[in-house]
Amino acid sequence: MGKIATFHGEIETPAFVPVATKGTLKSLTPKQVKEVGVKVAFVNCYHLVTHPGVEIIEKAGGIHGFSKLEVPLMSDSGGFQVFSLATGKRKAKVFGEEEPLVEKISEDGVKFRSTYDGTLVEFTPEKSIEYQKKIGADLIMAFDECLDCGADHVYAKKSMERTHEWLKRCIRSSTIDFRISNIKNQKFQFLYGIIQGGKYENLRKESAKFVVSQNTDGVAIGGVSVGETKEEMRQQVSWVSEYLPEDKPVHLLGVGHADDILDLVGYGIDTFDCVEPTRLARMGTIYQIQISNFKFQRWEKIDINKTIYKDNLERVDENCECYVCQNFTKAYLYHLFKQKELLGYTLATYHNLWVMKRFMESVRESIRRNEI
RNA sequence: CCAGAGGUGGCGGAGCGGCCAAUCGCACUAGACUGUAAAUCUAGCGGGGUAACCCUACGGAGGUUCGAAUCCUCCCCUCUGGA
Repeated sequence: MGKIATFHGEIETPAFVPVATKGTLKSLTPKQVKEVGVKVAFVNCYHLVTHPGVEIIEKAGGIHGFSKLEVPLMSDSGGFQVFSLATGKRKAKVFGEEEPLVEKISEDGVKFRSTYDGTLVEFTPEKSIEYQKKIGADLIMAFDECLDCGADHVYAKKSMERTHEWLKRCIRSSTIDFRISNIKNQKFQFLYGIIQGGKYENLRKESAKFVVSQNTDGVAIGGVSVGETKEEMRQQVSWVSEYLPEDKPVHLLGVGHADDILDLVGYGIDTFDCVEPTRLARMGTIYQIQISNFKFQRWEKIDINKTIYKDNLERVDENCECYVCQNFTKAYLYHLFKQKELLGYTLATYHNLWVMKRFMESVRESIRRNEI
């Protein structure tokens, strides 16, 4: 149990961090985001740099003011895109031609192609920090290389060492002239270092020791949820568990299935970001959760697109008290999804996030009761 | 009654002698999704068999042809215009 205090509010941990990549929690208004109990969200530096650009965000008073997402925000450094844009299964078309979206990874940094117009964008640790400073999220990530799970030991080691060097540079540039609020003259941005090391135990441990020694404000574990199995992922977290700091927040990047969270809080993870509840919601996957007396019982998902829900006038989730479940039926949601009505995405997202909120409450309660 | 257009798989709509069990779209079915190039993607979609393949199919009945959804004849039906 813990609390992360930020300039924009407090986060009770363990916490789930929904993903608002481009400065919007897709399909929800900021008002709904607050209403559904989101206490922290995740935005992405790479995407915000390519569109709309960090200058306009800075002019607008940072991402909080620009987007009106007035909850504590974490920003990703762009490191994940080194992985996702380079190895993504989808083919990119730039000027009608297929071109790699990651041009070059070197000691200095990474060159990306904008996914919109093909412009070359360069990320270095210094630039990532500069961008994230302008974006102005409360909690920011060091620039890392998110290793593909298929990487061999030689590359994994090289990549890890590069990530460590980059972390030192991130710390250096982050302490020069920022992390000081020009409003209240107090530190308001906090930096997380990222543990890498791939699927190799010795590297993971080496990386954990290094990152924890670096006096960052928080520690994150990266290079997971990149295609490895659940078991591998959990193993990788377990390897570094003993090195994780108790007095600093620990974030696990990209992980967030309920069963993962339930298992991994025991390893000392405080916050989890994951696209799952919001992305699946837009695909029509509706969480069904049973919690009694704050104890988590059962977790299921239904696909509201299935014809069996066409005439189903039961509430969306029998065990839920959220706005959606108090007012709407499965048949109505089925109808909205079949017709691709925008409200369907909103209601599904709202409900799934509400479920996540209840789920995390139950996790915290279980810890309080010493059941985890 | 006359003139013209047309009848193809659940629907819309291609094909207009062989490579057609029939492009494509929709619908349907199944699957995927973990630091979001994702309100997306993949696969299946007449019946049967693991498969080569077999059967039934392009309004109906005949016919021409080695071979027809495609050409011919008759019939049935629909739409548009005219009386």
